[in-house]
Amino acid sequence: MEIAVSLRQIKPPHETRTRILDAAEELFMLHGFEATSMRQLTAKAGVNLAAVNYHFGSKDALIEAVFRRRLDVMNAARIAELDRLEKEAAGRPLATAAIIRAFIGAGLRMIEDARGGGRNFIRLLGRTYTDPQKQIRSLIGQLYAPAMERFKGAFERALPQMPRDELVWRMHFMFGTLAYTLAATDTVQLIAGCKPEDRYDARLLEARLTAFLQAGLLAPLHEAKDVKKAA
Amino acid sequence: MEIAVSLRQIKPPHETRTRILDAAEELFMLHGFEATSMRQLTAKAGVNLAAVNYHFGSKDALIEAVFRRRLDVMNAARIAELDRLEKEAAGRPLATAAIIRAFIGAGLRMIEDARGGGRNFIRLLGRTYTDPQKQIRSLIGQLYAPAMERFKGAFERALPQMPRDELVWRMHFMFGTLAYTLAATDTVQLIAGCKPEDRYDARLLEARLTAFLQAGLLAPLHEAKDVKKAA
DNA sequence: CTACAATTCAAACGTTTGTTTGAATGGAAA
DNA sequence: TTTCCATTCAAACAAACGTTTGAATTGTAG
Repeated sequence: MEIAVSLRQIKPPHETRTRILDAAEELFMLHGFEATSMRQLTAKAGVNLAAVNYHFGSKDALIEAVFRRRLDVMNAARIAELDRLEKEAAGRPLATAAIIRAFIGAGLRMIEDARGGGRNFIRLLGRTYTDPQKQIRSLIGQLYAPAMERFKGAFERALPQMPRDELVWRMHFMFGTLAYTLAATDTVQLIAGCKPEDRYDARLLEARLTAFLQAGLLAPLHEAKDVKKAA
Repeated sequence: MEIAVSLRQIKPPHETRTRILDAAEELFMLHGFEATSMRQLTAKAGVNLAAVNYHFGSKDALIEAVFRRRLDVMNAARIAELDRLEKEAAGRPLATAAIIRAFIGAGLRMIEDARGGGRNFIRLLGRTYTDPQKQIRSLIGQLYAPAMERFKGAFERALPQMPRDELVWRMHFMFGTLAYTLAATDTVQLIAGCKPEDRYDARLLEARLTAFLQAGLLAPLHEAKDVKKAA
């Protein structure tokens, strides 16, 4: 691809679209949806102001396109990795750590991709899980649904003894940890003393995250006595 | 207070300010900062459009005031609880679960306060940790700093064998889990199958969160062999 | 070359934004 | 009552917003 596009531009199949998506990804990450104006977005992309409405229809449709572009392939990679693991296991239950790694690996690999814009996207994504706009949240939920169902099933098979509602909550906690960690890396650092060079070492981060999440997922069931009484 | 202010309003010391802060808290939670206009905000508060600029100076200053009003007392409560625990322990090291509960308790108690607006604030807060505006993030960080230092010290004393950088990361993970859980409750639910009635049972949620976080915090240290080689 | 459709462009559209202004209003002190 | 300061109010401000328009430009097929 890079070889072909040298000196002479042979064909820009969707160049304007791509430039807009890239610029949107970065500016949405930097300033948020509302605070990013079409004028600064199109200026950054080097396209005309009207190009967004021509190619995407509206600003909201552009936001949707930004997420669709990356999220589909990311979750497809997660599912593919899970498929691979289960094939390899040949019927035997998977290790929980392997399932966890299959889930968080896709995000960590993207955050290493600083040049391709993957890092921008991951940070944007982590923040958008709690976006005020219900429309955006439901889009994210919809794009995640297949992968979530798939991983829920995998965890259920790996942890048959765990109550279903407890598993759902622990998946929720795991998801939150991942989302916050990826979104807040290099943004807010509430706890001082973190060596900055560790920040983007995805390998080290993966090891740390996996250890934490696995322990949390496998935590002993909490005492439910007084809780049940209170409820 | 409620008894005195019946039938005849004796004195509204900062009524307008309070009404604005309450309306801002709710609308910022519902729609975000940018998407909340001064007109809908002042309309909801039942005050004149110019009142915000008169009492707070600007919209940004109002945002800051919204956080200062709640965050200071919340973190003071956290520190007070930790003081109480340490006094009670009389020199002996604290249980990690107790420290965790001292930290998450304040947030959980606020989310039970649906009438007083505490729930609105907690959700708003959880989202704002990853706010695009650097100015807002650094305000949050500044308001959190004293409590964070305090709890970091408590964890260090409780876990003297844990490497400092590992502890910092695990505190980061714990903080992320709490932030996401509180912010995303009743908003996005990526994992289906959660019984909605459990949503606001703060007792049950506290038990679940504590079990998960404690296990994560005390997780066995990850294998650092291949990681060190890669770095 | 001509003709056609896709795309780009500058300009303007009507709203809405946060903020400011100066007069009106209110309650407490002199 | 008169004075005074704090607050409230309706109105207007300039600036920026997302979107639309119709003409200019481009690349391609007949």
